[in-house]
Amino acid sequence: MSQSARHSASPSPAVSRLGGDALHDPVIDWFGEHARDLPWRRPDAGAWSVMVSEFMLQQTPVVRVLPVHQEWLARWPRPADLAAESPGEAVRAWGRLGYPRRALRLHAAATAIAAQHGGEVPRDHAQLLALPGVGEYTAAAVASFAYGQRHIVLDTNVRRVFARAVSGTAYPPNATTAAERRTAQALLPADEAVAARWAAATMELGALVCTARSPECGRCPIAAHCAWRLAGSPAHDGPPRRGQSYAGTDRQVRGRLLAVLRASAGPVPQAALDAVWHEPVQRARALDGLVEDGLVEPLADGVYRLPA
DNA sequence: CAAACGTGGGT
DNA sequence: TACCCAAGTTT
Repeated sequence: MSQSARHSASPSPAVSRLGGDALHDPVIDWFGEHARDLPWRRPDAGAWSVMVSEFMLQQTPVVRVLPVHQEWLARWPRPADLAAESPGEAVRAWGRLGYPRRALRLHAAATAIAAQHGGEVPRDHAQLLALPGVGEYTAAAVASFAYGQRHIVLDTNVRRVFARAVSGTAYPPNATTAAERRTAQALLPADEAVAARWAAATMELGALVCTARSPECGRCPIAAHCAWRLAGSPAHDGPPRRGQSYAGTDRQVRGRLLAVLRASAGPVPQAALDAVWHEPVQRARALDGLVEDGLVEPLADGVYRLPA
């Protein structure tokens, strides 16, 4: 029987026509041949390695994560090791991965794991979700990749694969919808181990073949079933895909300020921070924001440092 | 729910 | 040169 019958009252027409069974084997077989050998996927990689990678990979490409992930695991092999450090050291070691609040949240998550979970990354999806910086995607990813559980894992790659293969659109909606969750649930293999493999395989397919810019359909194991291809690969029609501005924004100023703090072993005088941006109002607002977020700690006399 | 939140490489 | 995009989460 189809998995959809058990978990979805009425699968969408597209899912019924496609049927998960037609897709599982080709995608999983393709994964077996083409999966990248990533550190957090190796047999000896523990849940902590997976969790660190998931935090780092939130909006940051794999190639830039690789060296930093290796450093972190060597330096802090268990959650308690990171928890024993100051949050500022986590922010410093985060380097230029971007979105440094992730470093703070990962440190906070490690602290919670050490204090409330006996130092072990929790297996339970709800407990994972309760950790700082862990949202719907990351909770499912850790439960699935680290512990082999059966969860829908909806990242941008999987959403794009399903948008094309199932819905026949060039791109998924801007935000994850209930319809996407239904589709993913209907396609999720019944067997736990197969489901976990499927999650990793669909993600890898999106990352390597069914890419955003120029998909290589000639290498796609399910091209023959793809609704988007069958419809003639129509261009994206909906509202413009949301872009991110950066130049001149507070984000850019925050980035410069934090770069100075990261580069300094000790506290930094106001003057060194003032040098990174000409406009005093925006500069002050950005610094206040960093303090507000806990990324920067003000000391007396206009001196600042990463949080101790 | 839209907007904020870094950084860098590809086209 | 601009703009797009990258294993999202939080408010």
